[in-house]
Amino acid sequence: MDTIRTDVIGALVAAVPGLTAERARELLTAPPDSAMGDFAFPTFAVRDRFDNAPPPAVARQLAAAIRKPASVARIEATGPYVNFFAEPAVLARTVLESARAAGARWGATDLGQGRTVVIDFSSPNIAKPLGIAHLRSTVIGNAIRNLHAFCGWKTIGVNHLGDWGTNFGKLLSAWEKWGSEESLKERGVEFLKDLLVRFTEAERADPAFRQQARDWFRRLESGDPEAKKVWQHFRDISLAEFRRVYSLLGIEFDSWSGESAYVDRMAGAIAELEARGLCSESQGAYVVDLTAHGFKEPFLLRKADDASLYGTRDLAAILYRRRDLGARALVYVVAADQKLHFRQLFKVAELLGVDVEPVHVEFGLMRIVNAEGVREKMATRKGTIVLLHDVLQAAIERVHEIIADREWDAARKSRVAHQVGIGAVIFNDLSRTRTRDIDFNLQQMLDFDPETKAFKGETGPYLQYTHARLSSALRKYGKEPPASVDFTLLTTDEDRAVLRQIGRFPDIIRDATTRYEPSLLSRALIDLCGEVNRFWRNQRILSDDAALTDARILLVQTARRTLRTGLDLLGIEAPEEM
RNA sequence: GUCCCCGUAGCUCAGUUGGAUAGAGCGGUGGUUUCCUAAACCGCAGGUCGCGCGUUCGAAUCGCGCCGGGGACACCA
Repeated sequence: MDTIRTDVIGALVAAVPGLTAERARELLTAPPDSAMGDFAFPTFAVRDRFDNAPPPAVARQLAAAIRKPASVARIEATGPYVNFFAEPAVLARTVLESARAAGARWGATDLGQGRTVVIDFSSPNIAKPLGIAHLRSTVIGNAIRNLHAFCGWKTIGVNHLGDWGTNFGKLLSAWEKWGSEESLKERGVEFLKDLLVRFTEAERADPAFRQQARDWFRRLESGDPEAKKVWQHFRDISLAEFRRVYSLLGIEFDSWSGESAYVDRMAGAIAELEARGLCSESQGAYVVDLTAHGFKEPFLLRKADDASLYGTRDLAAILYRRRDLGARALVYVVAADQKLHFRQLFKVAELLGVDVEPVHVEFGLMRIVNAEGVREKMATRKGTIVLLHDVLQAAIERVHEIIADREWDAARKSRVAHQVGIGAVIFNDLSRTRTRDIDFNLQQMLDFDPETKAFKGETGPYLQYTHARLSSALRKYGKEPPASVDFTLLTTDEDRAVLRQIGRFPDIIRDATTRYEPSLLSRALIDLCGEVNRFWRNQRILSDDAALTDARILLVQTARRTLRTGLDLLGIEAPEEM
């Protein structure tokens, strides 16, 4: 694809006075429809070189004047654009040969050059169940981690657990009053959540509770063995439950260092701030004043009661990740409602002169439509929480219904149900633009047609199904496709459309990575599959014509590998049969 | 009150960072399987791009002002 693009740019530079190759590369786009060509050059951008003639006239003039490179079949003026049609056989050869040469790394660009990036994602709070709201950070973060690793970054995926803070004072205090080892064993995190909710309610009625919670948190912060022991127990129980869900999702972390890991580093971070004269007292709290930097509110380091705050732990974590882990970039995959916090945090890090590039990859809130039909943010204490585990199980169950009458053994059914059900849930999230809010709707998430018993439309299963189809054709072909085929046989509209989608892949990967936007990849895969399925429908792959079969099977193999790589990066399994 | 995000077909969403006739999926409706997986493919119907003004050769996209939804605004994370 790139070699043809370079040819087109060369021809344009020769024909347009004063046009540089760089500028031409910027301007050259793709037409909205492959029937209109493979490259499009907009003439309004160079109108001034042609006496400000109307763009369509410039397009016609240029189309006639440009010397056609060998890799270009046709040049056409369409409205204000000059459209270039790649020589189909050259298109086929360039795309398929570069994909083959790249192998499993097809689509990758070395953006990271071995640098380290810490990606902070999922990060649930201990003693609260994993809700559906945690899905977003978890799957978006995982995809971003995969994309960065694919593009040459050394990635460290951190689950920055919320395992410290004032809430633990409440929890320890509640445990002291109403704790029951038996209930804990039986109901796990759910019981801890109930304790917390009960305590929060009691606290509203009786302010004495507040002081007790403070005392417990102080004990915990000062290393009291009893407090620490109970805390550790709660943490272990929470983690065991979290791991079950992560394992369903197929997601792993390189580190589970949560907030508690930075407790001992807070003093050092504060000392550095003090050394630069950045700290002050305000309303009894210890803060960094940021009014000189456009913030109304200060960044809080310690509460008036001397207890630590999460911002300070976050700051200590930045120092650790930069200095001890060698991170050059820090990515925080956290909902948009914490935007202000991260702006402040990054500013404070900057004031400390930390040489690192921090990014808050924000995403829209998962809202729930409550009983009165009003959308609102989900909250554990309002009881408006939908358990992530339940949603995943529901998805798996749904697929079980679909494949019930397949003649497969139970293990296979269960494997496919898992792959497809989880894939549906993950893709549902990753196919949307990050920043949009989502109204949680299980019905819609698992939308399927009860008549035909099938998922429909732009879904994870659609991608997986396409992958299974391609896999099936390759299985039937039964051998490794030849390295070289007759590329002049791959010139139908369907061939070209599939080749075009495959050819876009490296650009897509690069954009999705640098913009932290997995949905770009999701949608590109939808486009790829659309073309693949049209191709599948309209032409026969395996036929008596050996040369044609070889050529098409190479296209099929390349399409499948591209799709497979894309699904891997999104964290979605690619079944060979379904 | 201040600031941030969002508003595109009945529903859910794209729209390549200002360009071609605003596109998909679902739902509706009609069709496609002697053949590699029909969880697929094709046709039809469906639009005041929230409203107004402005910038521009050109605006869904940029600016300003309204309207509507969501969120943030120091001792929670």
